[in-house]
Amino acid sequence: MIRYSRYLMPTTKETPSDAEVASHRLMLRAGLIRKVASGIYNYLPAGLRVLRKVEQIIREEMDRAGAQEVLMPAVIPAELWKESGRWDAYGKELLRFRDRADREFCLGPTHEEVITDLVRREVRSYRQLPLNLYQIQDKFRDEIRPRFGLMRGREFFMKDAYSFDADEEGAAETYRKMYDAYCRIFRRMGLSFRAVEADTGPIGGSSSHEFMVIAESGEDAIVSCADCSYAANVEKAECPAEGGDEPAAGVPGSPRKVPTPGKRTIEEVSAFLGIDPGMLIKTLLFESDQGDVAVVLSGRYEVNEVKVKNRIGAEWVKLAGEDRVRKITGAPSGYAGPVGLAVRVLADHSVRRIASGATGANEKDAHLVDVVPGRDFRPESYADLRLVEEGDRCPRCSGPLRFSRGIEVGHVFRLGTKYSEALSAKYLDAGGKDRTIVMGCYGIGVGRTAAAAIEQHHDEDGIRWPVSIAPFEVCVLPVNMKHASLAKAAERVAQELFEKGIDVLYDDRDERPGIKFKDADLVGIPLRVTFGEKNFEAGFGEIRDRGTGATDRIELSAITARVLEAVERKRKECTP
RNA sequence: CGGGACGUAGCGCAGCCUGGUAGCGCACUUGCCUUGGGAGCAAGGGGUCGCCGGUUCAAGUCCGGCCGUCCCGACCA
Repeated sequence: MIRYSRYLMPTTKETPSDAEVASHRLMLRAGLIRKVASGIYNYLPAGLRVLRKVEQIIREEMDRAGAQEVLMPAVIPAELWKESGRWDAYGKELLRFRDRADREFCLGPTHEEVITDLVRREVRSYRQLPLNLYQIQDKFRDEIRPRFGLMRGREFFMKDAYSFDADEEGAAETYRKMYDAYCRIFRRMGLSFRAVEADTGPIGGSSSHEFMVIAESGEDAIVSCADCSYAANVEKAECPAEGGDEPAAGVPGSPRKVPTPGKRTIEEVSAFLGIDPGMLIKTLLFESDQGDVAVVLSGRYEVNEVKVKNRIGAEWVKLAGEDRVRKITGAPSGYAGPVGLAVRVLADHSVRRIASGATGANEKDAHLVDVVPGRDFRPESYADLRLVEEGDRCPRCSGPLRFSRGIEVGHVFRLGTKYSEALSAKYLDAGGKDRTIVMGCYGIGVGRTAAAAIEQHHDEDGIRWPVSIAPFEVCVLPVNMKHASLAKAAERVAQELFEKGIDVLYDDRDERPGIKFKDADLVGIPLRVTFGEKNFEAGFGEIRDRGTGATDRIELSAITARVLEAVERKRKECTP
């Protein structure tokens, strides 16, 4: 049984100045974590208890889904990453270093290479498949911008699972199992979440879903359909290919150049020319590892860089800087247009609706009007390249789309053969033929999930943990330690609860009641058993619910039993 | 990396503009008092003012460089 007087859980009344969001602030104030460096934290005893509970739930559900736990190293030799091609592709986020013999290593930000290497050495036959391995392990990613405490750390705990199947059908089945396991995991933690279609990013693969905990402070924007089950990250959300036919090439006439001195933005140009922004053909220039490209879309939409990147099959794209724009168009930015441009031109579907529009003239202080797509310029393709926006319809059922924000706590990927191909992980099928293993991978951010739970469950007094991941289920709180018989009775109840398997914190500190109450609320312990003097003399104690504030006055002889019932009830609420 | 801000006791801050004795609240230690929502009184301890350099008789304060931290953008569990 843990006694608060000897326990390192240093709560603070004041908010540390560098904490902005609720979860970060409350984790610091409740004495769960302390910062060591940007994005790098100490986990104090109570904080670690939370992480362990999150891990345990994950473990149970992974095991239930047939996965097996392993543990891989944090330090990984460069050769494996060179073999997969990611030593060069992953970028600066990969922390690299050399050992005493000058051999190159990295700290693993993810473990596709290591696991695939393991499996290719051990798996020979289709009889050994499917195989699903997971670990809960320390990851390091040298993030550009660590943020919000555990929400985006550089060193963090992640559960990462990797599945190996004989074929696509098997992989799809495994993917479904993992998806279901994730739903159970987040339900058990009392989280309100949504699985959304997502971009696969540097992990790669054919498709993926992100598990988003719905929260205002979330870093991601997501859309979901009010009428069907469609939901997606905005960077992935599809925009239907509206607006008819390939524009006709046979329209007579030609564009007219008009002076537009100092007018560069869509708003300025459309106001100046007196035309609807939707009739402007916005032209954006991108640099990428695949060369420069121009993207044209209706002036009323925003470009989606992820779609551009995927469309041209690039590792990276970025909006061209001023110098680059001048080099490509011969004009300062704000006057770019597709007519006569020497780079690849990709068009968004929205351009199809523009029978005749306006665009930059690739010349300072000038634009072109009466520009007809298909006649005056010919994009190499029409595709979905824009960002979804308010008012767009669901790409599946045309229902209304809703926007919300989310915290990405999990991400599941169908990898296909990306890594098994690169590292040649093969097996022999029943016919004795060599075949490539089909993979999937599945991540959960452990600390991030705990932080997300706080974002969803807190109030002005502190955290309101779901019982399944609370550092303690019950706090036994004698109001006055100098009252010997009261303290003794409280301790006995705490001890009984402990022996019944309850995670109990016995607040034996010689502090005034106000301090103890505030701390119990701040740390967010779901149930509090209070021993006050007047009640005690009359033969009573109290059980208070942190979530609802409901307080029950209970006879001392019945307290332990009643607390056990209350904990049992709360645990049940966390069972899917 | 670009833009913005900050760095003074464990935490939260003032002092800097206008250079001259380093301060407040909380926390901490001791004693008294108090015990149902961060009490009160009294006495204490604790700071190379992020680091380096410059200006000056004198730098927390002015100037330069560096480091660190946070916030906004591109990345991701």
